[in-house]
Amino acid sequence: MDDSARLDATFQALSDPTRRAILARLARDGDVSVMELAEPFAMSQPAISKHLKVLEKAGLVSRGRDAQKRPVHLEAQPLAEATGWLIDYRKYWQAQFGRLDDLLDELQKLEAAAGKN
Amino acid sequence: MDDSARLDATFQALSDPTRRAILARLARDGDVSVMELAEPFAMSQPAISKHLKVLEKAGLVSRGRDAQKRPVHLEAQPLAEATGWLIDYRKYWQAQFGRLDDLLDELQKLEAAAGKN
DNA sequence: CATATAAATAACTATATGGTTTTGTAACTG
DNA sequence: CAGTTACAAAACCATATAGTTATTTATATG
Repeated sequence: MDDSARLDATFQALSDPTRRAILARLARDGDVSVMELAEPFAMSQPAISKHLKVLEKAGLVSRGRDAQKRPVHLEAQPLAEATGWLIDYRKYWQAQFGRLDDLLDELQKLEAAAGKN
Repeated sequence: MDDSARLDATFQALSDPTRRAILARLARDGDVSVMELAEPFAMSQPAISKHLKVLEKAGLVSRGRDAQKRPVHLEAQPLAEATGWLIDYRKYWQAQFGRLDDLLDELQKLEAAAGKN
C-alpha cells in the first residue's frame, strides 16, 4: 500500500462517527475488548467487528489476545500521517482563525459545545 | 449539519486521491476552472464535476462565475476542523515525528506557556 | 441568429459500505 | 465432556460511491 492509498484508508476510516468514537474511547481508556467497545452503541456486535476491521486495515488499531478476548489497541501512526497531510495546508486555515491561540480557543469551544466526538 | 456530520463529510471528501489532488492544485494555483482541473486526470469532465460536488458539500471548495467558467475556490475552514480533531490525539502521534515544523513547535510553546498538559 | 465553450444534469453500471441475522469457532469453566 | 463467553464469518439487503456516455443549460462570439 503506497502513501496515497494509506491516506485514502485513514481518511475513509475517520469519516464515520462510530469509528471516531471507538478511537476516542481507546485514547481515553487504553485497550478495550470488542464487547466493551460495542456496549455504548445501538448496534450489533458484528457491526462493531466490521468497523474494527476497517480501522485495522487503515492501521489505526491492532488486536491482541487475552483468553477469549481480542483487546483493541490504538495505533497512532496513521493519525500522524493524516496530520502531516493537513499541516501542509496550515497557511490556509491559520488565516481563518487569525492566530494559533485563536485556533485553540475555537477548538475548545467546539468541543465544549459538541461534547467531543 | 452538526459538528459530527461535518467531520464525516470532510474526512470522506479527503479519502479520495483525486479530490486531494484537486485541493493541492487549488492551494498551489489559486482559483481554477473545472476544465483546467480535469485536464491532468484520466477521467471525464462529469466525473470531476461529481468530485467537486463532494468537496462543495463538505465546504472544502466554493464556486464563482467568470463567463462560462465556474472557478473553484479552496475553502480551508473544514481543514481547520479536521486538524482540530486530530490535534486531540497529538500526544499519541507526536513521537512519530522527529523534528516537527513550526506549527507543532509553536503549539508546544503555547501549551508550555499556558501550563497545560 | 448560429455556433462554440464550459459545466451541470441525467441515466445507467459496477462495486463498496453499513447494517442485519444466523452460524461457526476458539478459549475458558463447571 | 457440556456449556458459556467472546468474537469472527457468512449471507443478505439497502443505499452510497465512482465512474461512464449522452444530453441540457448558460454564456459568449462570429
